[in-house]
Amino acid sequence: MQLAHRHDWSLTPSEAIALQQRMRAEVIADQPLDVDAVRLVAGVDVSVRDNVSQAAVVVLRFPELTIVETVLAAAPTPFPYVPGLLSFREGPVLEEAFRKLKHTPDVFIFDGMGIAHPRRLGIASHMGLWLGLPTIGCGKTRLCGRHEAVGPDKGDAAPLIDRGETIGVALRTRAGTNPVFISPGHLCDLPSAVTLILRTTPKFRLPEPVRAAHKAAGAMASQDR
DNA sequence: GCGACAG
DNA sequence: ATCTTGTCGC
Repeated sequence: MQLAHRHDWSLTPSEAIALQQRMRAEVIADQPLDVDAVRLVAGVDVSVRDNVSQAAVVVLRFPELTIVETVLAAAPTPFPYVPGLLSFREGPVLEEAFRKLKHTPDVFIFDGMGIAHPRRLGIASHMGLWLGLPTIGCGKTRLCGRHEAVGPDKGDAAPLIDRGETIGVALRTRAGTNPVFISPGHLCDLPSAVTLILRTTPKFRLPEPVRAAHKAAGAMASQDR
């Protein structure tokens, strides 16, 4: 699929922050997504090995969750990991992968945050603006905001609040495992995001699209933290 | 000045 | 994210 060029990726941390401040105004995170109309869901992930970033985008049919397309892209890792600036590290190689897609997903699920970010522009929101399509953030750990204890059953959730604003939820996707952090990326609201995440997470802690992308990106080491 | 801190 | 074995539990 094609996507319009939004901006240069070669920025200093200071410039990157300024860009986030400008782009946050374009994000639409209060629009319902018709989950029942979704036909294709994509999982997005990037693994890093020896300064090389390997991106993977896997498209699955919904609600069957069967894989219909996998695209890969690799490039030198251009930016260090800085909390709050993840999109400037993974964005370039993801842009390359998105351009290779033959199918146009109805929604993308990212391994990271949407608006649950200090400047409300996590990687799912940022790339959502590049894509011009619905995106959702699904992180394994919290970046910002606070929440009360989450119930023990699948589907239990606790609002993630930052500076008096609800930016997402800590969601239990499987009993006995830590909750995941869900937030709207772009062109999607929180209730819709939670609904889609639960419908794409039939067995494990992480949504099938994200698991498939993680696997395709080649992150085969022992993972924790 | 001291913590917190997606992947 | 990545470096890494065995082990506990369903």
